Amino acid sequence: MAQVQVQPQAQMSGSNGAASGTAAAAPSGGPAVQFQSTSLYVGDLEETVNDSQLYEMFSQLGQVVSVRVCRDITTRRSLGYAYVNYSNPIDAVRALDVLNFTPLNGKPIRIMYSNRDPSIRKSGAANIFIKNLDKTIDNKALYDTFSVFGNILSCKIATDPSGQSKGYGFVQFDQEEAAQNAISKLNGMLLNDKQVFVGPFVRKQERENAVNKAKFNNVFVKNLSESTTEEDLKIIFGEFGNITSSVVMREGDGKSKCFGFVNFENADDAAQAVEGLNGKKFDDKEWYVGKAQKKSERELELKAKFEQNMKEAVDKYQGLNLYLKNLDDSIDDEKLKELFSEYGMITSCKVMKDPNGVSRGSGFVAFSTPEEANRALLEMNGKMVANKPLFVALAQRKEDRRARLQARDVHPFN
DNA sequence: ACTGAGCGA
Repeated sequence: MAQVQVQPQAQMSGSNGAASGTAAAAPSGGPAVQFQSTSLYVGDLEETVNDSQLYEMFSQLGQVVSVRVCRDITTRRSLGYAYVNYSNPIDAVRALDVLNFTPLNGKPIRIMYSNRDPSIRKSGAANIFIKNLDKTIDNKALYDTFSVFGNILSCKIATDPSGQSKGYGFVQFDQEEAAQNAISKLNGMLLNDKQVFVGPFVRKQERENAVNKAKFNNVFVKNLSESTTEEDLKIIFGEFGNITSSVVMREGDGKSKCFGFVNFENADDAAQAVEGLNGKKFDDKEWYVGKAQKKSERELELKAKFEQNMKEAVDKYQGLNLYLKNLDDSIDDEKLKELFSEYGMITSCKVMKDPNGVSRGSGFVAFSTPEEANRALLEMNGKMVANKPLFVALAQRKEDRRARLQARDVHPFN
């Protein structure tokens, strides 16, 4: 078993945390289906996994009655899940226990009992979120650590495309009580010497709503028509309560920037105004109305969004994106595209520039397949372009690059 | 830094 070393973060009275929680593991009134079903749902399948591969694997644990990878009715493409039916429920339990998270074609499968009623899955009840997990903790270790508290319907560590743990994961139990127990026993504990957070799963949207529940008096409004004035704002927002000030932001010549602020005496009125006016149309313009952010808050949010976008872009282009340097200043996006297009289909292409628009001598070219990218790398690296030898390498993730530079004790030149 | 998707014959 891939048990994880569990330690209490602080001394707990006569308890060693998880190990004492075994009483919770008793299936007190759990659904009977868990214990006699012969039908397994096998999900997270790699695209090309087929029936015979699954049969070979699952029949080692008992007599398999049927195996079926579900496919799109017209394209026949795998839907990424399958059903495996055993003749004996005991074999099904063993298969789930032994084969869960076994990689097939490089991707760990995730096994659950088949249940055609989606209500439990959809409800998201008894679903918990775990973060700050040590990267060496894998699906099995997570499963074994949490199964002490009850029946797990599904469990998974979030990973990047290469399979590396992102340090957080999910466990869904069949009973609310088990989830509560797991949270109270394991939140703040050390798993492999890292203090983990264990809490109820909360959808991103709902987390953001919670943040926005903070009281505020100042309201931001944008997408105003150019003719909308402070007076108009006073009248429209005044319906929701007393206003201490309203302003439409303007250029030096008095032209509206089409956004403004309205300050309420009363925070509840401000919230009502957001609720009542956001998305409403005035002069054919759909207003955005929301809590006004301080400049620092707004900058933080924009920065976070920017970094998130960068990260997603890098992930998407992993193995497809080439990093270039020692580019001559005369080479712009267009010329770069011409230079590389003979090696394949270019999906994006960019010369990095300083704020004055002058080339920084570096850039990126992304291809539609890793093969194209590789060939372009081999052929173009060191090639003389505008009298300068071009440097070409696979673009690296930011954090990988930092780690590599640190390892060699080299410092970035920029 | 970081909060999911998933059920047929």
